[in-house]
Amino acid sequence: MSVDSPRSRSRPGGRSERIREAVGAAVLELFRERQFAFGVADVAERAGVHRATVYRRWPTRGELIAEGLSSFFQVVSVPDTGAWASDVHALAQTLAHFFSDPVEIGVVSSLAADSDPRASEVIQRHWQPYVEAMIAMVDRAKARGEVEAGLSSGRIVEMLTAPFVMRTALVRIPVTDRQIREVADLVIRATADDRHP
Amino acid sequence: MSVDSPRSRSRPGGRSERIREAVGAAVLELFRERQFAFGVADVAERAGVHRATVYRRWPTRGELIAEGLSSFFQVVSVPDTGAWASDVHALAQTLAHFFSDPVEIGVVSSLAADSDPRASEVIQRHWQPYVEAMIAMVDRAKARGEVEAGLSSGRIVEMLTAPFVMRTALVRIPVTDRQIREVADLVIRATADDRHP
DNA sequence: TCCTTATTGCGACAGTTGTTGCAATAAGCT
DNA sequence: AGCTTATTGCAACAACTGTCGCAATAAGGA
Repeated sequence: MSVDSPRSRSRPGGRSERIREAVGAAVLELFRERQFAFGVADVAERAGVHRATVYRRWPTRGELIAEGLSSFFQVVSVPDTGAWASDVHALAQTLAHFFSDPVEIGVVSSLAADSDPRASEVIQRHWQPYVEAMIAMVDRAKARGEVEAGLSSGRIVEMLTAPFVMRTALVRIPVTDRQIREVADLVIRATADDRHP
Repeated sequence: MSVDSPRSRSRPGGRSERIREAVGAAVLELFRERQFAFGVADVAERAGVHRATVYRRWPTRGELIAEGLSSFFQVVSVPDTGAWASDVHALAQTLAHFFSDPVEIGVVSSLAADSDPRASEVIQRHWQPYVEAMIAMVDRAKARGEVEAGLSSGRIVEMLTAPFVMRTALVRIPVTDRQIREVADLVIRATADDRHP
């Protein structure tokens, strides 16, 4: 062992990068086509890469899924209409579609059954930007006095998202437009600032 | 083929029944001990039965899990205090514990990742009695005029359960007592009948 | 261009999963 | 008790999964 850490030179050159992208794309394609009924072997074949390569670079299933997600950003335009009620209705609609996406369902389902505790971190990282944007939306409404300031923004966001996650990934009964409206209305009622009716 | 359906006599006698129970118990034990990191082979070994027997009698994973669940009923005393607010707070507490049970988490996670569409039916059947009792609780409050009658009881129940399911089975961050209270308070605010303040 | 070495492909391996044919067992009936 | 046959155990099987050593390849620098 030499003193100055001999730190092996990384080599993120052309081929490795090409493989990264091919594998990530393969994961996404498979989620779309087969929901979550596929294995590492399928990913390797689809990417035109040897199984061993996939296992070496993505030791856990979570890392492999995360790789797929890294090039997958749904356009989640968190609304900012200036009014809490219309924001919530628009967001509920958006969320219902977001969680109906085969990739999203596949990711959620796969990671839910992953015994590796780090699997849940993958989901959290993936959702983080969306969650932050939604919390910001709640906070804007608080600033406008439309939402009672003492309520937990995190809990409000959970109350709006969790029902859709549960329905699409677990119960697997499609949500109707009416139900989307009902959820939004309940959230609006829950958050209304009593002093500004 | 004879004309009068020769309908093979069923034979639910001693041994078959004993095996049924042993396998069901094994499934529950394994959910408790290893959450959801176990396979059919483990179940068979634990039950003292040959793998092939398990595969023959419970062709799908869903049926196997359902067998375990058949002898597993958590005591979910849906509250009936006579007041909506205290009912909701008590129920939220109960639900948080209910979904923290290793068996419940294991079942949810396992079935979420099952590609067999009938897997979701297993969960629905398992939860049905609890859901019905909770809906009845909401309806009692409606009858008392504490909850706006026009609101969907099903949606209210989802709003109360979904956050806990998502947290325990997916995000895997334990819920704090404070968060339980926050969820309950939001549900109460959401459902309050305007005409009876 | 040539050299060093990180990374990939290849093939082999043990372990696991789900299936099947056949013989042994025991349930249900007379 | 004895007979019939549904059900189980057993063993072998192909398919799949994850790992490893080694040779081939190509990235990054001289």
